[in-house]
Amino acid sequence: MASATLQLIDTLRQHGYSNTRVRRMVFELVQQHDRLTPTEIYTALSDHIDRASVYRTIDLFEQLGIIQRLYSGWKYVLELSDNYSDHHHHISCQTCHKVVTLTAKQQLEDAIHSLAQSAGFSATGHQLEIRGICLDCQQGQSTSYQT
Amino acid sequence: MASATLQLIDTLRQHGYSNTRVRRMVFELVQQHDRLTPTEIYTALSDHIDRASVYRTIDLFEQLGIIQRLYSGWKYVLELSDNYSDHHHHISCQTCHKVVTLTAKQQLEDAIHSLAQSAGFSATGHQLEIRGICLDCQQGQSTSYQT
DNA sequence: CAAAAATTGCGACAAATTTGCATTAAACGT
DNA sequence: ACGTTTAATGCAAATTTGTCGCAATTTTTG
Repeated sequence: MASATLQLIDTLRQHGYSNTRVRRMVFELVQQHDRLTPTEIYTALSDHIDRASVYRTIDLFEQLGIIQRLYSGWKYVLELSDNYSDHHHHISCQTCHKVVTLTAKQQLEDAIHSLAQSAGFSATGHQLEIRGICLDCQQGQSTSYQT
Repeated sequence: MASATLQLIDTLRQHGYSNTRVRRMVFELVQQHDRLTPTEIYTALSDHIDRASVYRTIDLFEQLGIIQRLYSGWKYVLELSDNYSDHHHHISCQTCHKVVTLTAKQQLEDAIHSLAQSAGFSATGHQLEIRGICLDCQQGQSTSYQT
């Protein structure tokens, strides 16, 4: 079994939750296809999992810090939180809706942590979503919208 | 009339949209009470405005860059974009859901712009949402959840 | 102020999310 | 491994949220 799944099972146990087929399936789907909506998760797994279970699982995963919700570009999506995937940020093009994943620079990460500290918080995570215009669209070469 | 409202009217006209009662009411509500959900906006204005108009207005305002959507802490909310309010970020407590508004430091802002540039984007805006644990909760003094 | 254009309200609809409860699966102790 | 206990799931219904077409109203334009 993949190590991330073992980590999931461990987190579930630590908080007193069962290691179930539904939870493993949702987790592995989100792991393979980042930036999914609840409906997309349900559609992908509807042969095996009920709609209500998808929502209950998402809620639990968010509570446990396994996934995080974010409004990225133009829609709400889910992705694995930093504990389960490499920390990153997104920039999306206002014009063509293209989304690019960015690796954060240490300087930026440090600045964020120090900002949190100045408010008395111990930071556990963050999301940064940048909006802008991509090179293609700056040059008027955009042809299609990403869906 | 307040200057922000004049700015709204100007933006609407520049893009060929009418200056209507509905748009002014939604704008002024969002201005006064930041971090509202669409339903909260509708509830506050339901005596005067139809549900469909609320959604249509939100969509238009987002298109025009007047408001932005974000997932802050534990729910999706709307707030005025930077052109209509002071640029800021949020940090929310994982435990008690308290939200604190943070004034960004220039160093951080610069780092974000340079990150965008490295991907070939010209950045037009960004959202930073930090999660953490507030001082009260670190000391085990939290008593209630913010709603 | 009248005509044209855009916006809104309304009602019906569609999609998304939540809930209670019977059934099934997982965890636990032996 | 097996039966018991506890937790999770499926199912069906209800609720909530968001969308659409069109007639009525408001705003803009000349």
